[in-house]
Amino acid sequence: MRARDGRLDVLLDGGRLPAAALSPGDSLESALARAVDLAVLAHVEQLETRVLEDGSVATAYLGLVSSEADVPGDWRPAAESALPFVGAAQSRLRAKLSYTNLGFALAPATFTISELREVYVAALGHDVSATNLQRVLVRRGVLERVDGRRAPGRTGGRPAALFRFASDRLEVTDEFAALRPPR
Amino acid sequence: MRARDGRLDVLLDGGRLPAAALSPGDSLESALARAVDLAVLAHVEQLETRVLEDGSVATAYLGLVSSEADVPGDWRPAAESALPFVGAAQSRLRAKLSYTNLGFALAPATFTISELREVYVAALGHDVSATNLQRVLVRRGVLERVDGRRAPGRTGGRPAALFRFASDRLEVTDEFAALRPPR
DNA sequence: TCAAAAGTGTTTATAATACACCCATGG
DNA sequence: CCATGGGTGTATTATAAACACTTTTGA
Repeated sequence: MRARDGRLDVLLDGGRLPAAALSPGDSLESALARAVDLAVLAHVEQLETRVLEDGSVATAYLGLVSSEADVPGDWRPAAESALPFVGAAQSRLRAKLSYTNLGFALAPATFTISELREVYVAALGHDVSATNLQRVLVRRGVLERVDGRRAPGRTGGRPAALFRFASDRLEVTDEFAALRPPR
Repeated sequence: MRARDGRLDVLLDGGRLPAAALSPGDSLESALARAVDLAVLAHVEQLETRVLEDGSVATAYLGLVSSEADVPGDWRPAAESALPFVGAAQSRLRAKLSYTNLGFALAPATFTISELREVYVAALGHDVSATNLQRVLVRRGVLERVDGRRAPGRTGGRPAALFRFASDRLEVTDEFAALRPPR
Protein backbone atom coordinates (compact mmCIF):
# COMPACT_ATOMS: atom_id res chain seq x y z
CA MET A 1 0.00 0.00 0.00
CA ARG A 2 0.96 3.59 -0.39
CA ALA A 3 -0.54 6.90 0.73
CA ARG A 4 -0.43 9.44 -2.07
CA ASP A 5 -2.52 12.19 -3.62
CA GLY A 6 -4.76 12.14 -0.57
CA ARG A 7 -5.61 8.50 -1.09
CA LEU A 8 -4.58 5.07 0.13
CA ASP A 9 -3.78 2.76 -2.77
CA VAL A 10 -3.25 -0.99 -3.16
CA LEU A 11 -1.03 -2.43 -5.83
CA LEU A 12 -2.88 -5.09 -7.83
CA ASP A 13 -1.62 -7.63 -10.27
CA GLY A 14 -4.20 -8.68 -12.83
CA GLY A 15 -7.02 -7.37 -10.62
CA ARG A 16 -5.90 -9.40 -7.62
CA LEU A 17 -3.45 -9.07 -4.83
CA PRO A 18 0.05 -10.11 -5.91
CA ALA A 19 0.58 -13.69 -4.81
CA ALA A 20 2.96 -16.59 -5.11
CA ALA A 21 2.62 -20.25 -4.28
CA LEU A 22 4.65 -21.66 -1.44
CA SER A 23 6.89 -24.43 -2.68
CA PRO A 24 7.98 -27.27 -0.38
CA GLY A 25 11.12 -26.34 1.54
CA ASP A 26 10.34 -22.71 0.93
CA SER A 27 10.08 -19.95 3.49
CA LEU A 28 7.10 -17.61 3.51
CA GLU A 29 9.52 -14.74 2.91
CA SER A 30 10.96 -16.24 -0.25
CA ALA A 31 7.47 -16.85 -1.64
CA LEU A 32 6.66 -13.24 -0.76
CA ALA A 33 9.74 -12.10 -2.64
CA ARG A 34 8.46 -13.86 -5.72
CA ALA A 35 5.14 -12.06 -5.49
CA VAL A 36 6.45 -8.54 -4.95
CA ASP A 37 9.66 -6.54 -5.18
CA LEU A 38 10.71 -6.44 -1.56
CA ALA A 39 13.26 -3.71 -2.29
CA VAL A 40 10.53 -1.10 -2.74
CA LEU A 41 8.77 -2.02 0.48
CA ALA A 42 9.76 0.20 3.40
CA HIS A 43 7.95 -2.10 5.79
CA VAL A 44 6.41 -5.57 5.67
CA GLU A 45 4.42 -7.41 8.28
CA GLN A 46 2.27 -10.46 8.36
CA LEU A 47 -1.44 -9.83 8.43
CA GLU A 48 -3.61 -12.90 8.52
CA THR A 49 -3.90 -16.48 7.32
CA ARG A 50 -7.19 -17.56 5.89
CA VAL A 51 -8.68 -20.46 3.95
CA LEU A 52 -9.95 -18.98 0.69
CA GLU A 53 -13.15 -19.90 -1.10
CA ASP A 54 -11.31 -22.32 -3.36
CA GLY A 55 -9.98 -24.21 -0.34
CA SER A 56 -6.42 -22.92 -0.57
CA VAL A 57 -4.68 -21.42 2.43
CA ALA A 58 -3.35 -17.87 2.04
CA THR A 59 -1.10 -15.90 4.34
CA ALA A 60 -1.46 -12.19 3.66
CA TYR A 61 1.23 -9.58 4.25
CA LEU A 62 0.97 -5.83 4.53
CA GLY A 63 3.72 -4.07 2.57
CA LEU A 64 4.16 -0.30 2.61
CA VAL A 65 5.72 1.85 -0.09
CA SER A 66 7.03 5.39 0.34
CA SER A 67 4.97 8.09 -1.35
CA GLU A 68 8.08 9.22 -3.20
CA ALA A 69 8.98 5.81 -4.56
CA ASP A 70 7.66 5.71 -8.09
CA VAL A 71 6.54 2.12 -8.27
CA PRO A 72 4.81 1.39 -11.56
CA GLY A 73 1.80 -0.90 -11.68
CA ASP A 74 -1.92 -1.07 -11.22
CA TRP A 75 -2.47 1.08 -8.13
CA ARG A 76 -6.11 1.18 -7.04
CA PRO A 77 -7.87 3.05 -4.24
CA ALA A 78 -7.96 0.76 -1.20
CA ALA A 79 -11.32 2.18 -0.19
CA GLU A 80 -12.97 0.80 -3.32
CA SER A 81 -11.43 -2.61 -3.09
CA ALA A 82 -13.57 -5.53 -2.02
CA LEU A 83 -10.67 -7.94 -2.15
CA PRO A 84 -10.00 -10.13 0.85
CA PHE A 85 -7.42 -8.80 3.33
CA VAL A 86 -7.53 -5.21 2.07
CA GLY A 87 -9.91 -4.09 4.80
CA ALA A 88 -7.80 -5.77 7.45
CA ALA A 89 -4.68 -4.13 6.01
CA GLN A 90 -6.28 -0.70 6.20
CA SER A 91 -7.37 -1.14 9.81
CA ARG A 92 -3.99 -2.42 10.83
CA LEU A 93 -2.27 0.48 9.13
CA ARG A 94 -4.52 3.09 10.69
CA ALA A 95 -4.15 1.70 14.17
CA LYS A 96 -0.38 1.45 13.96
CA LEU A 97 -0.01 4.97 12.60
CA SER A 98 -1.44 6.15 15.91
CA TYR A 99 0.73 4.28 18.34
CA THR A 100 3.90 3.52 16.40
CA ASN A 101 6.35 5.32 14.12
CA LEU A 102 4.95 3.46 11.10
CA GLY A 103 4.63 6.72 9.17
CA PHE A 104 8.28 6.26 8.20
CA ALA A 105 7.21 3.61 5.72
CA LEU A 106 4.74 5.85 3.92
CA ALA A 107 6.55 9.20 4.01
CA PRO A 108 9.46 10.38 1.85
CA ALA A 109 12.94 10.31 3.35
CA THR A 110 12.67 13.97 4.29
CA PHE A 111 9.53 16.04 4.23
CA THR A 112 7.78 19.12 5.53
CA ILE A 113 5.06 18.82 8.12
CA SER A 114 2.47 19.69 5.48
CA GLU A 115 3.67 16.83 3.31
CA LEU A 116 3.58 14.46 6.22
CA ARG A 117 0.12 15.67 7.07
CA GLU A 118 -1.05 14.73 3.58
CA VAL A 119 0.30 11.22 4.03
CA TYR A 120 -1.52 10.83 7.33
CA VAL A 121 -4.75 12.23 5.92
CA ALA A 122 -4.57 9.80 3.02
CA ALA A 123 -3.88 6.80 5.24
CA LEU A 124 -6.26 7.66 8.07
CA GLY A 125 -9.08 8.97 5.93
CA HIS A 126 -9.80 11.91 8.17
CA ASP A 127 -8.40 15.35 8.72
CA VAL A 128 -5.27 15.83 10.82
CA SER A 129 -3.99 19.12 12.19
CA ALA A 130 -0.47 19.89 11.00
CA THR A 131 0.20 21.82 14.20
CA ASN A 132 -0.71 18.96 16.49
CA LEU A 133 0.83 16.31 14.26
CA GLN A 134 4.13 18.13 14.57
CA ARG A 135 3.83 18.61 18.31
CA VAL A 136 2.92 15.01 19.02
CA LEU A 137 5.53 13.39 16.80
CA VAL A 138 8.36 15.68 17.85
CA ARG A 139 7.46 15.32 21.51
CA ARG A 140 7.58 11.57 21.18
CA GLY A 141 10.93 11.74 19.43
CA VAL A 142 9.50 10.17 16.28
CA LEU A 143 10.51 13.11 14.07
CA GLU A 144 13.84 14.90 13.82
CA ARG A 145 14.71 18.21 12.18
CA VAL A 146 17.10 18.03 9.27
CA ASP A 147 19.05 20.96 7.86
CA GLY A 148 17.57 23.17 5.20
CA ARG A 149 14.13 24.35 4.31
CA ARG A 150 11.76 23.78 1.44
CA ALA A 151 11.37 26.93 -0.68
CA PRO A 152 7.79 28.16 -1.01
CA GLY A 153 5.86 27.73 -4.25
CA ARG A 154 4.71 30.50 -6.60
CA THR A 155 1.98 31.52 -4.22
CA GLY A 156 4.43 32.44 -1.49
CA GLY A 157 4.45 31.47 2.13
CA ARG A 158 7.12 30.90 4.68
CA PRO A 159 9.71 28.26 3.77
CA ALA A 160 8.96 24.99 5.54
CA ALA A 161 11.35 23.19 7.86
CA LEU A 162 12.40 19.70 6.85
CA PHE A 163 12.03 16.62 9.04
CA ARG A 164 12.77 12.93 8.89
CA PHE A 165 11.73 9.92 10.93
CA ALA A 166 14.27 9.18 13.63
CA SER A 167 14.01 5.46 12.94
CA ASP A 168 13.07 3.39 9.90
CA ARG A 169 12.17 0.30 11.85
CA LEU A 170 8.83 -0.21 13.49
CA GLU A 171 8.78 0.99 17.09
CA VAL A 172 5.95 1.42 19.53
CA THR A 173 5.96 5.09 20.47
CA ASP A 174 2.86 5.32 22.57
CA GLU A 175 3.52 3.14 25.56
CA PHE A 176 -0.11 3.05 26.51
CA ALA A 177 -0.61 5.41 29.36
CA ALA A 178 -2.55 2.95 31.45
CA LEU A 179 -0.94 -0.08 33.02
CA ARG A 180 2.55 1.07 32.25
CA PRO A 181 5.24 -0.68 34.28
CA PRO A 182 6.22 1.34 37.36
CA ARG A 183 9.42 3.39 36.99
CA MET B 1 -2.94 -19.23 28.22
CA ARG B 2 -4.21 -18.36 31.63
CA ALA B 3 -3.14 -15.92 34.36
CA ARG B 4 -3.27 -17.55 37.75
CA ASP B 5 -1.34 -17.73 41.00
CA GLY B 6 0.62 -14.67 39.90
CA ARG B 7 1.89 -16.43 36.81
CA LEU B 8 1.08 -16.69 33.13
CA ASP B 9 0.75 -20.31 32.06
CA VAL B 10 0.61 -22.15 28.74
CA LEU B 11 -1.24 -25.42 28.29
CA LEU B 12 1.02 -28.02 26.71
CA ASP B 13 0.21 -31.36 25.22
CA GLY B 14 3.08 -33.79 25.36
CA GLY B 15 5.56 -30.99 25.90
CA ARG B 16 4.41 -29.11 22.81
CA LEU B 17 1.73 -26.70 21.93
CA PRO B 18 -1.56 -28.46 21.16
CA ALA B 19 -1.83 -28.81 17.40
CA ALA B 20 -3.88 -30.44 14.67
CA ALA B 21 -3.24 -30.98 11.00
CA LEU B 22 -5.34 -29.12 8.48
CA SER B 23 -7.20 -31.52 6.24
CA PRO B 24 -8.15 -30.56 2.69
CA GLY B 25 -11.50 -28.76 2.60
CA ASP B 26 -11.07 -27.90 6.25
CA SER B 27 -11.27 -24.48 7.86
CA LEU B 28 -8.55 -23.28 10.22
CA GLU B 29 -11.19 -23.05 12.94
CA SER B 30 -12.22 -26.67 12.65
CA ALA B 31 -8.61 -27.78 12.83
CA LEU B 32 -8.21 -25.58 15.88
CA ALA B 33 -11.24 -27.22 17.46
CA ARG B 34 -9.54 -30.58 17.06
CA ALA B 35 -6.45 -29.33 18.86
CA VAL B 36 -8.13 -27.69 21.84
CA ASP B 37 -11.49 -27.52 23.57
CA LEU B 38 -12.83 -24.25 22.25
CA ALA B 39 -15.56 -24.20 24.91
CA VAL B 40 -13.08 -23.34 27.64
CA LEU B 41 -11.49 -20.51 25.67
CA ALA B 42 -12.92 -17.12 26.56
CA HIS B 43 -11.12 -15.56 23.64
CA VAL B 44 -9.24 -16.80 20.58
CA GLU B 45 -7.29 -14.86 18.00
CA GLN B 46 -4.85 -15.69 15.27
CA LEU B 47 -1.25 -14.98 16.05
CA GLU B 48 1.21 -15.78 13.33
CA THR B 49 1.98 -18.22 10.53
CA ARG B 50 5.46 -19.58 10.28
CA VAL B 51 7.37 -22.29 8.46
CA LEU B 52 8.71 -24.60 11.15
CA GLU B 53 12.12 -26.26 11.20
CA ASP B 54 10.71 -29.45 9.72
CA GLY B 55 9.35 -27.50 6.73
CA SER B 56 5.71 -27.63 7.75
CA VAL B 57 3.62 -24.48 7.88
CA ALA B 58 1.97 -23.66 11.20
CA THR B 59 -0.63 -21.04 12.00
CA ALA B 60 -0.61 -20.24 15.69
CA TYR B 61 -3.58 -19.04 17.71
CA LEU B 62 -3.72 -17.35 21.08
CA GLY B 63 -6.45 -18.81 23.29
CA LEU B 64 -7.26 -17.42 26.71
CA VAL B 65 -8.78 -19.27 29.65
CA SER B 66 -10.46 -17.69 32.66
CA SER B 67 -8.55 -18.01 35.93
CA GLU B 68 -11.59 -19.65 37.51
CA ALA B 69 -12.06 -22.27 34.79
CA ASP B 70 -10.47 -25.40 36.13
CA VAL B 71 -9.00 -26.79 32.96
CA PRO B 72 -6.92 -29.90 33.64
CA GLY B 73 -3.73 -30.54 31.73
CA ASP B 74 -0.06 -29.75 31.62
CA TRP B 75 0.05 -26.05 32.48
CA ARG B 76 3.55 -24.59 32.37
CA PRO B 77 4.89 -21.12 33.13
CA ALA B 78 4.97 -19.15 29.87
CA ALA B 79 8.09 -17.32 30.99
CA GLU B 80 10.10 -20.54 31.03
CA SER B 81 8.89 -21.81 27.69
CA ALA B 82 11.22 -21.67 24.72
CA LEU B 83 8.58 -23.02 22.37
CA PRO B 84 7.87 -21.14 19.16
CA PHE B 85 5.01 -18.62 19.30
CA VAL B 86 4.85 -18.44 23.08
CA GLY B 87 6.88 -15.24 23.22
CA ALA B 88 4.74 -13.66 20.53
CA ALA B 89 1.60 -14.72 22.39
CA GLN B 90 2.85 -13.10 25.59
CA SER B 91 3.68 -9.81 23.87
CA ARG B 92 0.36 -9.70 22.10
CA LEU B 93 -1.48 -10.39 25.32
CA ARG B 94 0.37 -7.72 27.26
CA ALA B 95 -0.16 -5.08 24.62
CA LYS B 96 -3.85 -5.80 24.26
CA LEU B 97 -4.45 -5.78 28.00
CA SER B 98 -3.45 -2.13 27.91
CA TYR B 99 -5.62 -0.83 25.12
CA THR B 100 -8.53 -3.27 24.98
CA ASN B 101 -10.94 -4.96 27.37
CA LEU B 102 -9.10 -8.26 26.90
CA GLY B 103 -8.95 -8.78 30.65
CA PHE B 104 -12.44 -10.27 30.41
CA ALA B 105 -10.92 -13.43 28.96
CA LEU B 106 -8.53 -13.96 31.86
CA ALA B 107 -10.66 -12.84 34.81
CA PRO B 108 -13.47 -14.72 36.56
CA ALA B 109 -17.04 -13.75 35.73
CA THR B 110 -17.21 -11.49 38.78
CA PHE B 111 -14.28 -10.40 40.88
CA THR B 112 -12.95 -7.87 43.31
CA ILE B 113 -10.45 -5.28 42.20
CA SER B 114 -7.74 -7.09 44.17
CA GLU B 115 -8.47 -10.29 42.31
CA LEU B 116 -8.40 -8.50 38.99
CA ARG B 117 -5.16 -6.87 39.96
CA GLU B 118 -3.61 -10.29 40.52
CA VAL B 119 -4.64 -11.35 37.03
CA TYR B 120 -3.07 -8.25 35.51
CA VAL B 121 0.09 -8.64 37.53
CA ALA B 122 0.39 -12.25 36.38
CA ALA B 123 -0.17 -11.41 32.73
CA LEU B 124 1.85 -8.20 32.57
CA GLY B 125 4.70 -9.36 34.77
CA HIS B 126 4.95 -6.12 36.67
CA ASP B 127 3.18 -4.46 39.53
CA VAL B 128 -0.15 -2.71 39.01
CA SER B 129 -1.84 -0.37 41.45
CA ALA B 130 -5.31 -1.59 42.41
CA THR B 131 -6.45 2.00 42.90
CA ASN B 132 -5.47 3.12 39.45
CA LEU B 133 -6.54 -0.09 37.77
CA GLN B 134 -10.02 0.50 39.13
CA ARG B 135 -10.09 4.15 38.13
CA VAL B 136 -8.89 3.57 34.62
CA LEU B 137 -11.12 0.61 33.83
CA VAL B 138 -14.24 2.11 35.38
CA ARG B 139 -13.64 5.45 33.69
CA ARG B 140 -13.34 3.71 30.35
CA GLY B 141 -16.54 1.79 30.99
CA VAL B 142 -14.70 -1.53 30.84
CA LEU B 143 -15.79 -2.57 34.34
CA GLU B 144 -19.26 -2.51 35.89
CA ARG B 145 -20.29 -2.89 39.53
CA VAL B 146 -22.41 -5.90 40.34
CA ASP B 147 -24.50 -6.32 43.47
CA GLY B 148 -23.03 -7.78 46.59
CA ARG B 149 -19.66 -7.77 48.23
CA ARG B 150 -17.02 -10.35 48.96
CA ALA B 151 -16.80 -11.09 52.70
CA PRO B 152 -13.36 -10.53 54.20
CA GLY B 153 -11.14 -13.45 55.16
CA ARG B 154 -10.07 -14.46 58.66
CA THR B 155 -7.70 -11.56 58.94
CA GLY B 156 -10.47 -9.00 58.54
CA GLY B 157 -10.63 -6.03 56.27
CA ARG B 158 -13.44 -4.17 54.58
CA PRO B 159 -15.68 -6.32 52.32
CA ALA B 160 -14.72 -5.81 48.69
CA ALA B 161 -17.08 -4.59 45.98
CA LEU B 162 -17.70 -6.94 43.06
CA PHE B 163 -17.23 -6.05 39.42
CA ARG B 164 -17.60 -7.67 36.04
CA PHE B 165 -16.43 -6.80 32.54
CA ALA B 166 -19.11 -4.87 30.67
CA SER B 167 -18.44 -6.87 27.53
CA ASP B 168 -17.08 -10.34 26.84
CA ARG B 169 -16.04 -9.60 23.29
CA LEU B 170 -12.82 -7.90 22.38
CA GLU B 171 -13.18 -4.12 22.12
CA VAL B 172 -10.61 -1.40 21.73
CA THR B 173 -11.05 0.84 24.73
CA ASP B 174 -8.16 3.22 24.34
CA GLU B 175 -8.74 5.10 21.12
CA PHE B 176 -5.19 6.32 20.98
CA ALA B 177 -5.10 9.88 22.13
CA ALA B 178 -3.08 11.14 19.22
CA LEU B 179 -4.42 11.36 15.71
CA ARG B 180 -7.99 10.77 16.73
CA PRO B 181 -10.57 11.72 14.08
CA PRO B 182 -11.99 15.21 14.64
CA ARG B 183 -15.43 15.29 16.28
C1' DT C 1 1.46 45.76 1.27
C1' DC C 2 -1.39 41.77 0.92
C1' DA C 3 -2.34 36.84 0.65
C1' DA C 4 -0.51 32.45 1.50
C1' DA C 5 1.77 29.09 4.09
C1' DA C 6 4.44 27.83 8.11
C1' DG C 7 5.35 27.98 12.77
C1' DT C 8 4.94 29.40 17.90
C1' DG C 9 2.66 30.73 22.34
C1' DT C 10 -0.76 29.93 25.32
C1' DT C 11 -4.95 28.14 27.11
C1' DT C 12 -7.94 24.45 27.86
C1' DA C 13 -9.33 19.74 28.25
C1' DT C 14 -8.61 15.12 29.48
C1' DA C 15 -6.56 11.34 31.59
C1' DA C 16 -3.58 8.97 34.54
C1' DT C 17 -0.56 8.85 38.71
C1' DA C 18 0.48 9.50 43.48
C1' DC C 19 -0.68 9.59 47.88
C1' DA C 20 -3.09 10.90 51.98
C1' DC C 21 -6.84 9.63 54.32
C1' DC C 22 -11.29 7.38 55.55
C1' DC C 23 -14.22 2.91 55.95
C1' DA C 24 -15.59 -1.77 57.46
C1' DT C 25 -14.39 -5.86 59.14
C1' DG C 26 -12.19 -9.83 62.32
C1' DG C 27 -9.96 -10.87 66.27
C1' DC D 1 -9.33 -0.89 69.69
C1' DC D 2 -6.09 -2.15 66.44
C1' DA D 3 -4.43 -4.50 62.35
C1' DT D 4 -5.87 -5.53 57.78
C1' DG D 5 -7.58 -4.85 53.48
C1' DG D 6 -10.76 -1.89 50.68
C1' DG D 7 -12.07 2.50 48.86
C1' DT D 8 -12.39 7.66 48.03
C1' DG D 9 -10.74 12.59 47.69
C1' DT D 10 -7.83 15.39 45.72
C1' DA D 11 -3.50 17.34 44.03
C1' DT D 12 -0.15 16.74 40.56
C1' DT D 13 1.60 15.54 36.25
C1' DA D 14 1.42 14.32 31.42
C1' DT D 15 -0.36 14.77 27.05
C1' DA D 16 -3.04 16.42 23.42
C1' DA D 17 -6.49 19.78 21.24
C1' DA D 18 -7.74 24.32 20.05
C1' DC D 19 -6.83 28.55 18.44
C1' DA D 20 -4.94 33.14 18.22
C1' DC D 21 -1.08 35.19 16.70
C1' DT D 22 3.58 35.87 14.53
C1' DT D 23 6.93 34.91 10.80
C1' DT D 24 8.52 34.67 6.09
C1' DT D 25 7.85 34.44 1.72
C1' DG D 26 5.94 35.67 -3.59
C1' DA D 27 3.59 38.71 -6.32
